[in-house]
Amino acid sequence: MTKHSRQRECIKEFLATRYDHPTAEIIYLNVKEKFPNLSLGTVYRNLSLLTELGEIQKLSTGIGPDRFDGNIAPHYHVLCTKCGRVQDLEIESIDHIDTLASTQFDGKIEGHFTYFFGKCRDCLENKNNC
Amino acid sequence: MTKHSRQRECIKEFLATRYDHPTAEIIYLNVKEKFPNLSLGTVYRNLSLLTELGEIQKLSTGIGPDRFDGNIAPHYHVLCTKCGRVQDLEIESIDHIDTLASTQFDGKIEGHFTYFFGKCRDCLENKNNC
DNA sequence: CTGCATGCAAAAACTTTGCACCGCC
DNA sequence: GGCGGTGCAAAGTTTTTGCATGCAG
Repeated sequence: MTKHSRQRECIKEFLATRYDHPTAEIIYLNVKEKFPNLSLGTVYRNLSLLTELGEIQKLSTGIGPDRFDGNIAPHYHVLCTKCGRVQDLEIESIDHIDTLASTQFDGKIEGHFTYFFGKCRDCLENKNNC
Repeated sequence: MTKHSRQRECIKEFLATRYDHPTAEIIYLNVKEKFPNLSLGTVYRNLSLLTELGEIQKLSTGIGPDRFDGNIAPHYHVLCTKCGRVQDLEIESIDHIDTLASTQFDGKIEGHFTYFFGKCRDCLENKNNC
């Protein structure tokens, strides 16, 4: 089906090293260092493919462009409403809310996506480094 | 601060009558019937303002354009992954997840947004009317 | 009158796509 | 060599914005 591609491999590797959920643009700029001819279209195509394959996760926060997460283990995210940063959050499973939703929905609930929002430590302390 | 505007009033009234979470485009087309000179820019500006004022709610699902909800009472939404419909869901409060998140986050959690996804009744039954 | 709101159109922001060529299998 | 992947550029989609004019307070 899908062939091996050095660009795709590199995108995946890059994401594995980042914990700040970069945008397509940022991924493009970074992977371009190894593949100077890389095009943004290729980045989008591969991010889309990898997301479908479940090898990475797409985060649509509704604020700015989509972000991507190389970590597909179950975890949540917190958006800082001041600086826009997206941070990982490890909490115990809240999948019971799907069961709760199922009882009130006439159809089939398959899952949920949840983003917490608030202020990150740096913004609370008025550091401008975020 | 903000002046009264007939267009804004009409947008708000229109949203109050709809339970299908229309997009800016759909709102535009409908309100245009009463204000033939209405422009899409005005719709976007007012939707943005009303959202800031907390008089309506913006839904960013990450699939297609943003949608808007005139109902600001606490409730949740279910996205049908087949037809794209967004339906209301009344469940008991799950705000306890904010407390849970707070214990693991170095910063301040102010809230969350959660979208459930699955298949709506019509899609499960293969009706094409959605 | 003064200034926010509007209409219009252009532009910005983000993402997808067509096509010719390239390189994996 | 056939077919999927890439680079490039154009186009698509959604949203924002500049500016002259209009209307509310």
